[in-house]
Amino acid sequence: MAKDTKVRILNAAETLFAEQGYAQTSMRTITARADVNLASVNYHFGSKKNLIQAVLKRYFDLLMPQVDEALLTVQPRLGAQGVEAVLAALVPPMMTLSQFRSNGTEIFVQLLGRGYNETQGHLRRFIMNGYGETVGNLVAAIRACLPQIPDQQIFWRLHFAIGSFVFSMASSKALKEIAAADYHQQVEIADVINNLVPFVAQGIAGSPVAPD
Amino acid sequence: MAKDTKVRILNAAETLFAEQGYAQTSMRTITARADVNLASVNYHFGSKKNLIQAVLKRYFDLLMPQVDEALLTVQPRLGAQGVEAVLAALVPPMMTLSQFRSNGTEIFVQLLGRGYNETQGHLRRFIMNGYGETVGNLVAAIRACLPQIPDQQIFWRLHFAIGSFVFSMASSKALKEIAAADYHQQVEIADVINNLVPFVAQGIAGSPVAPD
DNA sequence: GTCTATAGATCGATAGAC
DNA sequence: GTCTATCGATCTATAGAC
Repeated sequence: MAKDTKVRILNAAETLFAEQGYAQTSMRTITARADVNLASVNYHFGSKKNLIQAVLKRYFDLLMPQVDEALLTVQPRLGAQGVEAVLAALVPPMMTLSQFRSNGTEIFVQLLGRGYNETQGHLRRFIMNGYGETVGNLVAAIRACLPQIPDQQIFWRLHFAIGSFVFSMASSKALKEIAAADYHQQVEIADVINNLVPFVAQGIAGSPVAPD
Repeated sequence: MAKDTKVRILNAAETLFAEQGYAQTSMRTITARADVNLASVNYHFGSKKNLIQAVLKRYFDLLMPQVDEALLTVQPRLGAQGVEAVLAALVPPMMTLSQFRSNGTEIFVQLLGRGYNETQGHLRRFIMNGYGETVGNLVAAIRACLPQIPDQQIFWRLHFAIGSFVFSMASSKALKEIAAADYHQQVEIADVINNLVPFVAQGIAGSPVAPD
């Protein structure tokens, strides 16, 4: 074995899952890319479902402790500036994923987007079960910036924000191609995030919506 | 035949596609739900791919002319208010889809979200080929509100906005359940959209981002 | 741990009778 | 137009030799 078979499978799987989606990626494609035997996935991971979770876990275990730490350093401020500060604090932890793996940041967010759309709630439970405390810390930090916004509306806005994030990454390949063709702009993941953070911060911090 | 077989298939297919995604929905599931014979899909539509397009076309042909008309009635205004006015003008056309079909608005947006994530650019081409003019009108209306924002940044923000929209609809079932459990709130599609429009308008109209 | 071979299921599509 | 029957391809998962 050149390198650990388990790691070779994880590396091949995460790339393919991010590019094509979970259901569209077969074990045959994964094992061919990883240059390992077809049966080894089931030997090492038990099933395709477990492999998907193992791929995600590798990233979350790296990211979430950094997020916890980063949230502690944020200077509390009210309003859109405060929200933007919280979101900006998430960027460096996200970026470290590309040190762990080439294009790691992009791959991770694409996996997130795929997971939300394909796995019918499994991903959500996986996150809340394993990393619910970190998620809670993040939500609390944002809520603290917006004492005048009702919890319900913060709830909605956070999900809209996740949508912006996840969608733009899931279709980042197409977006990059369009940006290159129409604006002759070489797009990096950092550019996307730099545009995304203020967009989302503005949306989250907007005036409360009148109740129905 | 009770009702036209073709319509029975379209009705069954759109619901299942929206709930489970295109790839995850088999022709057997569709024909069982529609209570028609398995072979009838290929007889009437030729292939599964054509069926997907036919499902989308039914909605777009209903929606897009209304969008064109609605855009003509918008009072041009600068800034976030102008953007919000443009977006608000899209809401009534979207809502008419629920007259055409029960839960039509929700189904349509879910189909959009699924399409963007699953069909690797096919949906985008389908839209731009068939309805590119309407899309162009919409983009122009928003651009006119924001003369100080570079085109590149409007491009990004519009895609973030699409992401918010599409994601929140694609996971609207889960979001509704959470909202009901945590906030004892009965959520309708209109509630989601009423929260979404100002969120997106704020994000789109924010100050320009400093160039890299 | 790694491999071959294959079981067992499901899929889209179609031929051909009615 | 509708049906049955089935082809051929593809998938995950596993049994069993090495």
